[in-house]
Amino acid sequence: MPGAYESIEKRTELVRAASGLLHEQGFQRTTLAHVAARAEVPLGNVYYYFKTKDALAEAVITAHETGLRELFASWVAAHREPRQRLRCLVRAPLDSADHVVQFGCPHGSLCQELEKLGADAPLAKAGARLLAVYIEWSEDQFRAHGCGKRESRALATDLVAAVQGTMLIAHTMRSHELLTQQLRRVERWLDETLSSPRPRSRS
Amino acid sequence: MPGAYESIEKRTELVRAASGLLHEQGFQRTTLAHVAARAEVPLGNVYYYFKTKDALAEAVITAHETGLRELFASWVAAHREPRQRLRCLVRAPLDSADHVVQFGCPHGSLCQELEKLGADAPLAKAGARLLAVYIEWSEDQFRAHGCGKRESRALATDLVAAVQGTMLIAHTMRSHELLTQQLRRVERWLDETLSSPRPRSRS
DNA sequence: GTCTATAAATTGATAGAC
DNA sequence: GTCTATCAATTTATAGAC
Repeated sequence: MPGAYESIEKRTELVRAASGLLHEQGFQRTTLAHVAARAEVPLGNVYYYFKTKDALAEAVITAHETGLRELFASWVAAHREPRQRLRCLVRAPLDSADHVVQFGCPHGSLCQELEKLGADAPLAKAGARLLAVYIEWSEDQFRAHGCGKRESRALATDLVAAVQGTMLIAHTMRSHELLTQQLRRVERWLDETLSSPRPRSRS
Repeated sequence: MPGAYESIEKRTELVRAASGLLHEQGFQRTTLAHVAARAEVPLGNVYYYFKTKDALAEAVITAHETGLRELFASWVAAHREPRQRLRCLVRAPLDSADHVVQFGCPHGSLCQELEKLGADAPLAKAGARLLAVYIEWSEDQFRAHGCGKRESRALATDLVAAVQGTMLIAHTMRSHELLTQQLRRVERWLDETLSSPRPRSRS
């Protein structure tokens, strides 16, 4: 019975290998030969599971998307207060601080690179979904906290922009300290924002 | 006398062409053939001016660096108040809003891509200098405003992270409106931050 | 200094045996 | 389903005529 199961395991292993390499080296620099080697699968076999390199990258993004949604759902399950949930988002990069400092945000950097393929490229659209997941979930939490619809959207964008920008800078400077300290500042901003009595956009 | 001048003009033209293509397509996807075509220079001639593709990219980054410093200097010359100067930084993306929405930040996206070459790659280090120029200049302005040394560094990082994150999201979403509105919010944050009576880090 | 032709290496993708 | 061998295209870089 190994046969039937090995195929889905190999597929999964290919996606895992590709996911890591896309984070470490980016899409363009990652070759299918390298992915195959890391997954311990012969090069030619890759094409049995994925018709093209793009298809493999899309599978990686889909896996990221699923993983993100599960992670977000776990925060919702763990905390009743939206403020606590959003804090999880801000602190999340610290859980993989080493990777973030060394390679940047696995979603943000991938998204930025894939956008260079052109606005109408399927992969670019797939990458954009990753950022959308971040923003939409954050928006939901601000709504749940009691913020207005437009304000929630704007706050969510503020938050994701701050976290993404922080990861970009901390990665570029290769600084754990910068990542930690700046994320703490984002968290403070978040606390102050959610504490102020129902911000009415027109202050 | 054309001879002597044409050579430096061609060099400049190659850098200009490469600069545009690096912004539009990224480093990896930009071929020297494409650069040569846009600069209206035969492919083989590129190597007379630049030993390698990397050398051309470094010239582009150096040009960006020079341009940034000149731009920042012009803001210093135009405004006596650091607050006004920093406002220029926040509003700058609006001057080329179309390009930013379509291709992202020419410095941030390049920096992010080049980091994938590895921490010790010369091009990665060159790209990192671009972000450093932003942060250091901003830091100087916060200092001039009267903020403490550590606080200025942190505020500068906050600011650049917010602007970079905003450009990433606005580009990904291809939204002029998002770019405009979120930058306005960053500006409001900047105003509030600089208005509060000398933030003492320990609030 | 300028340009054409081409070498050399890489890499996405396929053919076809097993 | 699995794997080897290889094609075909791309692209950096060079050789060498002018």
